[in-house]
Amino acid sequence: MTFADLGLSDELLRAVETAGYTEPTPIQAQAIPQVHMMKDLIAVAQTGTGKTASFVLPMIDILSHGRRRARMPRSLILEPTRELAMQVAENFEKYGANHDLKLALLIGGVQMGDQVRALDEGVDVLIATPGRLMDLFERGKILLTGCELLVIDEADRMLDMGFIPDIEFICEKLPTTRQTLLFSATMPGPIKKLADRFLTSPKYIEVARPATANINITQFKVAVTARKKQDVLRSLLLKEDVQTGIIFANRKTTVRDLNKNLRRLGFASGEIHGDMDQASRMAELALFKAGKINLLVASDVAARGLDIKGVSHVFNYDTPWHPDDYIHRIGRTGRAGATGRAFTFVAGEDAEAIANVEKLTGLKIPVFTLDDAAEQVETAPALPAAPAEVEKPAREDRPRRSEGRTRRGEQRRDQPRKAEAAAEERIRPEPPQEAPRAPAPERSQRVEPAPRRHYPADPPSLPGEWNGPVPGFLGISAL
DNA sequence: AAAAAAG
Repeated sequence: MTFADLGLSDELLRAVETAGYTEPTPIQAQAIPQVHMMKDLIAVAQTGTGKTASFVLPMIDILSHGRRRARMPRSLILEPTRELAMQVAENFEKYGANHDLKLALLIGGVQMGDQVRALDEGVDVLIATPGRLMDLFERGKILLTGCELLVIDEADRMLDMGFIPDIEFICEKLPTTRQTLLFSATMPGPIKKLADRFLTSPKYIEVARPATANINITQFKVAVTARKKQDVLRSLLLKEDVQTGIIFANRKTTVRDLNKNLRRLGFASGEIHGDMDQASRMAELALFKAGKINLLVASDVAARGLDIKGVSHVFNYDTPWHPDDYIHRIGRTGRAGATGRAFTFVAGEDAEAIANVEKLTGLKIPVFTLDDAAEQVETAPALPAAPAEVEKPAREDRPRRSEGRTRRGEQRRDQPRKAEAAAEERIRPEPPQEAPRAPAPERSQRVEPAPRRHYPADPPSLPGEWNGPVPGFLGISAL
């Protein structure tokens, strides 16, 4: 199976090839022909499965016929967060390189002027978060009567965020003879109802949850007390030789405080959460993608869908309350065939949350103890997929420091070095008496076989194969 | 419980 088998145009195939992809993922293979035939579609799939390209590619072909008109966008894609909307826009630009298509990105937190001007000139595709779309609609800047293709992405997340009334409102403004695509990771009742009401005899496709089955991610849990979290994190960051890591916390205040402390300790870290203005959100993300900072402290705004190449580690500074968020968070690493390591801090009150995570993933997460930090790294539990007797986790899988990467590597090492000395002195073995014992390390077992995804090895972002100066973090594709 | 989204 190749992209050429899916009925895509030659221009599009060229763009796909330029991007370095040859083989469609399962969802692409199923969805693209259906969308191409202008049929409705319900796809149960998450980001990381190649979902975005499964609608962006055929949409480009569909939109290549016809003309745009002022204030009457020809298609609309709804996204739950601003960053996801930006990412879809980048995909459109990448794959639409050989087409004359205009898009407008309608998200909050930025000036409306450019968005209004783009609408006035006419666009083929509108990529929007609901709030700003509604705002502009109410100001009379958009007519949706010419919009014949609607994509509702991450529908279940939209539901969580209370966007369903807005989506219903928008659906009613679109012509009834239109094509509607609905993507959702799960299918709770209200989403089924939404689909019944606004889709016409849709094809239903479902692909496996990716992160639960992603054997590229080595997972650990770490027993901590609330007041030792910072020390444990600092120690782990140094011992793990973290190249690029995202640290998730449950609260925005925690994100802020933690980033401040990491910076004070000399780490090259940044932060992203919803209380920051959009310019700062974008700036921090850009710094991270460019490798100017190698740690990003984040709220769940960054948990889903964000595709940042080369993230070697994910730390859950807090166990997420909702098990789905665990899957999303750790899915920021181990992407595109690379390996990744995910550590989840479990304090006493997180017992139930982590149990729910293990139930959901069907995986007993091995315990990683830091009683003797120096030793523990060497005797950490094995890869979840391997028998428990294996001595070393797959550290060899991770990139070796090569001369080529020193430019950035050195920058990063210098700063934490001070912290390292301090850490050696102060953090030393933490007698675990008051630390809650996490459940005993059990033989980890995988419950379902991991379906292999097909990723091109072409872009120079796979750790271990890269010898040049700084790995590019700019690739955004969710193919 | 928190976070996300309009200003």
